[in-house]
Amino acid sequence: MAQPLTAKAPSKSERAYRHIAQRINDGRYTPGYRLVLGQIAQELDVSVVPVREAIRRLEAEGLVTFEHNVGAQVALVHEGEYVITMQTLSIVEGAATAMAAPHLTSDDIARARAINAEMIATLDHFDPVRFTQLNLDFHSVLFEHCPNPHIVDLVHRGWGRLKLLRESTFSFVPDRAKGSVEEHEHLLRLIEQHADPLELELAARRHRTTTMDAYLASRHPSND
Amino acid sequence: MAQPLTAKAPSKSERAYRHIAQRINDGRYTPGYRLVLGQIAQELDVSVVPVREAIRRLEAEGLVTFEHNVGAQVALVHEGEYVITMQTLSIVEGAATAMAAPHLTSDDIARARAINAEMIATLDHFDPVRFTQLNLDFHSVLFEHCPNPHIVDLVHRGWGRLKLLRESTFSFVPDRAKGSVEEHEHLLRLIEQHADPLELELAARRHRTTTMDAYLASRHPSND
DNA sequence: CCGGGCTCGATGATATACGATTTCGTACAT
DNA sequence: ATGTACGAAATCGTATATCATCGAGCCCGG
Repeated sequence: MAQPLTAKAPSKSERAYRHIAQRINDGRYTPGYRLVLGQIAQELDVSVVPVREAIRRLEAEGLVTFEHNVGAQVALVHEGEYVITMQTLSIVEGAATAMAAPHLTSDDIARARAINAEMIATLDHFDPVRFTQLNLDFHSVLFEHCPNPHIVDLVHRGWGRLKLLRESTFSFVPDRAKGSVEEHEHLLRLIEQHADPLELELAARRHRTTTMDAYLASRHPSND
Repeated sequence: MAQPLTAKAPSKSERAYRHIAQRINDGRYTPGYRLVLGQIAQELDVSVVPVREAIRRLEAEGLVTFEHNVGAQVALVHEGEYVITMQTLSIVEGAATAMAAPHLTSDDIARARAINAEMIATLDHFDPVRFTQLNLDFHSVLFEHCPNPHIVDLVHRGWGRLKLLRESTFSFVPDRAKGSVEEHEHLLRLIEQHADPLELELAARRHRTTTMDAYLASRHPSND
């Protein structure tokens, strides 16, 4: 038998992938950061080939952009990108939430409610980063049980893109936090009373677009 | 200045990608076909490195599956996969269609109607493959103008997966064709009269799930 | 006669090497 | 002073080479 401890044999490309993805997530590689193959290869003590593959994978997921003969950089999320991503996420996450609802146990709902309670508790001394993390946790409980793995994957990708934003949305619109947690409770109620799936889907979708609109309004206070 | 005619300099990986993707689409590589790096590299007269990259790209798109240290093969679409893909497609294509509607010109609608007319014309001597192609053309007119490129991309991927099926859905349920073209006309009407986007979205979504249900019913004639 | 372990061939994974392309600095001319 | 052209350094793209791993068949023992 193979060594139980060293059992894992993650390929180099896999290691490279995790390495880069992690640094993008925790913000060490900020949007626009240039990913130089040789440099990363050295850091990991591997050759450029696995690194290259890892980067192409990240490209496919939309976390980095790539230009022929020029190289890769962490994807920039300008406002247009943000809107598009949120739009897409509202659709797929709405669908995922609705599809997952019948598979949620009362235990899951209790867990979600606990997370939401924690979010409420933080409203006093508001911490956008922590709030956003809890927000993801909350929604994860709701959509992870979606029986369609493609859709779950799409939701993950959407959230991954959003993580690129150094500042969470709630940094710009802290006032939105209160409405958000209320809508969370509303979603839970809908799930508990086995509401019409379409109603739940649209509620979840609206929940996201509302956050997006709040953000946009805060950036363009012009006319309304 | 560079040669204007030979201006294009598609990288080898790009060539490899197109090469493989094309063969998957036209059915020369059928699901389950093993994609051997060295073999394809020889065919294209390149080394294995670009081929490898191309295959990983196809993997990210879901056209091929890949196993570490074993290799790649064209993705198998068993029934479960088919259902999941159609479900996902119904959601994203529905959204794309609704979002694209306001951007359609009367010219676009005329073109779509012409395609649908052609579909109707083929109903007599029914050709499932041709019908499916026209079906894609029709829907392409409706969703390509969707302003959200992510969503358009998701729709493309969904259709790409479906193309893996050697037999089109309509091979199994030719009777569905008639209902399908009627629903097409219904969709066009909704667009023309600027119907509520949600109504259009749900109609487009239903259009697809109905086809899927017809397929499932034909395969499991058991209970209904 | 069957089953388990071992060896070998095929193939994938990674490293190294080299040529191609881009980018950026610098010097020169206007 | 500014713009342009040239050139060097950095980086990418791909080929070739080597190592690792998997799967299949063979050999041997029960």
